[in-house]
Amino acid sequence: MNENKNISIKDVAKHANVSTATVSHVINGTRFVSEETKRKVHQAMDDLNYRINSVARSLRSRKSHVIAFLAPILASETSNFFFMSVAAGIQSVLKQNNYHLVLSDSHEELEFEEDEIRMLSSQMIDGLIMAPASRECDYDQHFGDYPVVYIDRVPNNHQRDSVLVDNKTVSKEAVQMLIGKGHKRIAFLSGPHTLTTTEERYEGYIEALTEAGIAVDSQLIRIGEVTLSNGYQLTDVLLQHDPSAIFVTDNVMAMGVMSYLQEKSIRVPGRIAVVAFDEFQWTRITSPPLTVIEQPAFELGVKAAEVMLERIENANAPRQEHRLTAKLIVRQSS
Amino acid sequence: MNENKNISIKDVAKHANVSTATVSHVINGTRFVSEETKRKVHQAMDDLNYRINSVARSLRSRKSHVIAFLAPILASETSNFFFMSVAAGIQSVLKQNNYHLVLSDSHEELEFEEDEIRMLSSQMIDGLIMAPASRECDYDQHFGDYPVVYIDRVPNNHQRDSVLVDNKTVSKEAVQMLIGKGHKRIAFLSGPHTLTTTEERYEGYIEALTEAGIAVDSQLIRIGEVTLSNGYQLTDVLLQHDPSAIFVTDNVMAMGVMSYLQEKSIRVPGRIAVVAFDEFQWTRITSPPLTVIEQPAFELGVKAAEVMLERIENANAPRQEHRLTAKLIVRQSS
DNA sequence: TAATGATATGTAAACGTTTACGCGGAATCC
DNA sequence: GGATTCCGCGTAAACGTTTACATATCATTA
Repeated sequence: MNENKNISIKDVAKHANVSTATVSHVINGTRFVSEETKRKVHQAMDDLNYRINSVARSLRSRKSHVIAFLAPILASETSNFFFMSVAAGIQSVLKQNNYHLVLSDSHEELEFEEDEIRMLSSQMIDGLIMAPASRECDYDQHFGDYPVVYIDRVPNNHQRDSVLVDNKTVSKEAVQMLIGKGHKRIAFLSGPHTLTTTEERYEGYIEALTEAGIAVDSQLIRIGEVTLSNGYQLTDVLLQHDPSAIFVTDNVMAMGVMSYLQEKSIRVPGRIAVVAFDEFQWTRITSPPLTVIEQPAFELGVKAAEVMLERIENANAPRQEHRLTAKLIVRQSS
Repeated sequence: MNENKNISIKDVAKHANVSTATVSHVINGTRFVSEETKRKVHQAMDDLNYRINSVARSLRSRKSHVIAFLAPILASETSNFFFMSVAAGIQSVLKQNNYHLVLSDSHEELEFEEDEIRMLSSQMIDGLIMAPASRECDYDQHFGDYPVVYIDRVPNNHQRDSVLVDNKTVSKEAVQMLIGKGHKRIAFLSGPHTLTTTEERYEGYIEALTEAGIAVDSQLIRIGEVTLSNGYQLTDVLLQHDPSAIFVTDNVMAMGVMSYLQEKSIRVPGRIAVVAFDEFQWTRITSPPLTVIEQPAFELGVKAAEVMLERIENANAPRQEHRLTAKLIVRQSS
């Protein structure tokens, strides 16, 4: 039971009286080996408690079977919620295909992100799925020669595969629902437009208003840092311009909104209606429960992983862009 | 600009008119190299856009500078909240020490967990920080020869380093606080006792009661699956036994509790007081805001990473067990 | 001036796999 | 019965680093 020295394929070969090639082929099923020999090899592997060294394997085969997922997973509670679901989706399909997932965090900051990409590029990964921290980034020179799939958001003029949510359509739908209930002064509260998602949601909002013949009031549109306290403050500001509904495109800001309304005992939806983004468990226990847009986070991950595997199979296939549809869940807050 | 062939240390050496040894030593600073030569090497690396192949490096040096974190991060919203904070803590110290973090998910299931360990063991990691899915597990034979640090929970008879929360003390404190406010019938709601954390919280609850001379009523103690809906149902059951307060040791079950109380319009804390575990943003926007026990999740990660690095430095240092203290945050629900 | 030491660098063998070749023997063919 | 095919497996060269050992140059010393 000497654990210091790792037993290698050579030891197994010797113990089974075969060549290293045979052992390797038994392990990988890459060429025919007689049943008898297979048995001997497996016996030897068991006897010696052999475990393959995947580092050596990667070095030689130039494949790691590892896909990296780079996203702002640790940045805040919101994003970690969302992106963890995405990760779960990715994981589920990778696992089936014998790939592994490594999670990497960008902190939603460009500098961090670049660091991580640099690190990943030397780490030998077979592919990278990422949600860029800003639309204004261009990492093409930093990427290694693995495929990249953008998820949830994309950089401005990218040439890669992407898997996104149909933000515009669902946002439009949500605002139209509010309009249908008679709301005319609908506020829009979001984070900075450096993310394509935010931009798209904004477009949906605008389009719904203009199609309904409602003038856009810039006083009712507020952009700010994505935090609870900022949501709180901006709600205070917004209320000075007399909205009858608020459409918040971010989950954590929505907490700020709710916290303000609750603290000031402002009736929801009587005095003001609220529609937010992202379906998490807590949105059901606010009073009243929140009307939200549920993003298909898990499915987003599944799709991205599938696209990635296809891309690995065929490097020259035409570029894909997928749009998954989100779902409006109407509860009592609207 | 031919990207197909990766440029290696040999190419750099040739381009700079030095040996591969020199290039390697320049990269790692492992022996003296004259300024002039250093300059040439750096020049060559820049010219060729050289990126080190860390797989080859790992193979040769038998060090990967990668620490794995295995926990139920994707299992549910609760745990992903908590363990992501832990991960952030780990990450922060690893980053400073030039180590990398890979996140691995156990789904809170033993089978999954074993799979992941098997995979990690062949993946060449320098250490493993893990939160075991159950106290009744023994992976010692599956582990490779890297150090293991248990975090948040431990298996029954382990011999490793561990970094834990002082669950018992803080739980006792919480229950004592309730007792101090006159509560005598305090319910205990938790997940199954297969986790040491749950067990410890239970002990704190019991000790607080007995020290105060309050008889333990088994009808007021409910164990169940850790879900919102189960929290909801068990609250219904508990209320038939007339408690004046509920101590919920799990965050997602707490949502179930709150959702029930809210739906039935039961006054909190007037009719019933609630104390829950884990401080997340949403606990501030329930009505009323929740009294919770805040676990030092980030600090837990920091400590675990520090312990890991020490252990890597010195394999024979005495075993460490750390207990970090949690904090009771009293809000309106109690 | 020969020996010594210090200084700066080079040579080549590992690390544990995968895989392009090749080879011996049995079976098949004409 | 010689040529051909097929079957099952072995040999050894990579993959890109790190690192023990060796070496060449030069200044210093006796």
